[in-house]
Amino acid sequence: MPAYWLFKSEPDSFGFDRLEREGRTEWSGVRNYQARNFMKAMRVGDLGFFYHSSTKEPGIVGIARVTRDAYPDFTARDPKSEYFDPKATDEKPIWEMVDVAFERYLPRFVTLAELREHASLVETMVLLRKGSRLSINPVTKREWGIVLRIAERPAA
DNA sequence: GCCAACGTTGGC
DNA sequence: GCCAACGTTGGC
Repeated sequence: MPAYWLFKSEPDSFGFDRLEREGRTEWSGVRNYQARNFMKAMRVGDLGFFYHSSTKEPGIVGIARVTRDAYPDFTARDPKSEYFDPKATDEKPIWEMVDVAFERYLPRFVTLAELREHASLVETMVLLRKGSRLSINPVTKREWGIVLRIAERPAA
């Protein structure tokens, strides 16, 4: 039984089109404990919405699939990386990452504003919580289905 | 560019 | 352990 997630990414640094081109990527650079813990809970086969943030029209563009369980994020041990963390060691890597693969585009882009129009999502979806800044969010099966149904309808 | 919300740091 | 200061995220 796969679990559902949401991955935030800035399209200017790593957009969904790039994941499609490259097929798969390492989700490194997460430096938030809550987000890290969500990645530790991920299992191969889990699915996640791919969300574009910090852009003109934020929203969900597609679906990615987890292809590798969490393992130490080596960028934390690389002094040349912008994600270098001097506190990370081989024994205690602190930060972890998963691998994700391109799964498919949604039938159409679903904007953040449109998600907010659905009371049933606003009530529960972590992404829509006031002040939510988590780069990795859990998504319930119910929320997953609602978003898919929205994406299958023509834009309002 | 503004700013609210949040997480982290560090002095005490 | 408290909490003010600071840095970051991310929508608008």
